[in-house]
Amino acid sequence: MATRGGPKTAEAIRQAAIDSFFLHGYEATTLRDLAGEVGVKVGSLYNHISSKEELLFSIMSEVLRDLQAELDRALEGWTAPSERLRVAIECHIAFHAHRAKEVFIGNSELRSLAPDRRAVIIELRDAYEHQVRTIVEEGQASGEFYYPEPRLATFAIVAIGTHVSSWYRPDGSLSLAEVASAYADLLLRAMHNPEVQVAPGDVLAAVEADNAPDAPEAAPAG
Amino acid sequence: MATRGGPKTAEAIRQAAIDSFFLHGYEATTLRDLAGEVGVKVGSLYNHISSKEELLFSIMSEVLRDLQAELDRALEGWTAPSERLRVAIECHIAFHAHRAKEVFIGNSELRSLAPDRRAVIIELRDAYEHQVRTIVEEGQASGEFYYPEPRLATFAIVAIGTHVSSWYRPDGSLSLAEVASAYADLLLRAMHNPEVQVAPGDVLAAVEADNAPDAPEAAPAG
DNA sequence: TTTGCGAGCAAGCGTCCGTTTGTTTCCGGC
DNA sequence: GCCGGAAACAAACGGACGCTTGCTCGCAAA
Repeated sequence: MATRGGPKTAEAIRQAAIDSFFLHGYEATTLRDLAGEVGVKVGSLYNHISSKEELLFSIMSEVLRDLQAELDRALEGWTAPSERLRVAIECHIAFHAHRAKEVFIGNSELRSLAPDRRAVIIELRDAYEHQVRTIVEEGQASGEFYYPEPRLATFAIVAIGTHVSSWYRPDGSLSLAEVASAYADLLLRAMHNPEVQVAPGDVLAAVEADNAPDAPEAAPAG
Repeated sequence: MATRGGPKTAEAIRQAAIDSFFLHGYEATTLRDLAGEVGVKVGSLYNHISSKEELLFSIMSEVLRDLQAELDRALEGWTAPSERLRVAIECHIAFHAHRAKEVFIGNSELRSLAPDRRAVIIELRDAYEHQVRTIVEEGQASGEFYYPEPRLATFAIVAIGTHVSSWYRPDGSLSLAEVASAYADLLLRAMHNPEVQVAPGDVLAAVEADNAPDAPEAAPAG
């Protein structure tokens, strides 16, 4: 049967799009796939979306707004940089694990957006990263954190969150709380340890000599 | 003019493919694009490649083999876990920055490969990660490293390398050697610091309650 | 001088793409 | 009972897409 889906159809399209963009990528996902998943013919999709790209854009912008809101809420009431950083890291990792598909789409499909829409997403992302970085810098300013590169530390948090979203499974050997806590431990240990390691030698020179010297020109991620 | 390209055509195709797969993605790259970039008509590509997917596969497998070879070479002569881990981290980051385009392709286009070819790539990747993890575990066994989660630490290295390849530019404020060294510092500080941080509260519970409870099912990266 | 072949070309194959159009169907409010 | 609109449908648009075919050209070995 499957006659009128009512107002649920729009949400079903959205969910099917998240699943399929995640699994096969935006370019490889056809509207016919989506329609089939929802149980509708392809033309009917246009009763609920205005274009394929707009559908992608709405998914990407929503997840970033949710991430920002989640961080704001989690940080409420915490004042010490160590505490605030731990809260931010755990929140970041938990969100990325929970919303893995959308997060993955957001990180990999920026290039499929037209420049104006891409700019909107990048702005949202930069605002979030700036907020995390501010926490790190406050810890540095207060003398709590010894690690001297707040920008790199922030990037490390972002990188780990993205990576967790690609491998974490609820039925794995570690719970999400354990993963988030362990990574917060790792990063806070790094921030708090005043010791400086000594580089052993010329590793980099050797690697540099070996690889193609053509400089990276542009990131697909903007 | 542009008559016979000789044996240089094959290499030009490969380079054009790397650039275009990186910039627009495998699915969004057409053989007509590639041919145009090389200065040849589309049919002529098939004098040098057997299929579009085979071209992608050869790019992905080569970069992984090169990464493995680079790590093996860099580790020669180092024995202490701290030194070996630093060497591995710096090598990993430097390689990822130098071969950013291919690395990005390798991380994002696994899903575009047929299952048998994908399995080959995954095997190469797992072997590499296993080798890094072994270094971490040796440091733990010898009592040099205090951080209790070697698997997570290894993932952190991989995550940071991948992320560096997405933002590093030779004309940035930090040189590649500085970035690699700073990240090695960060990770070794974390490994060496015996302090354990105390979690401040129920951050995770709050985040969990908020987000969609649908469990991740499958990664596009296998 | 002849000949074999690598490497180019134009043309077209069948298929699928995102999107549009015109029409039908069903349901809630009158 | 009827009517307006939301939402489904079938069909088709023009234009890619990856890949194949049949052919030509020009260099190099014979």
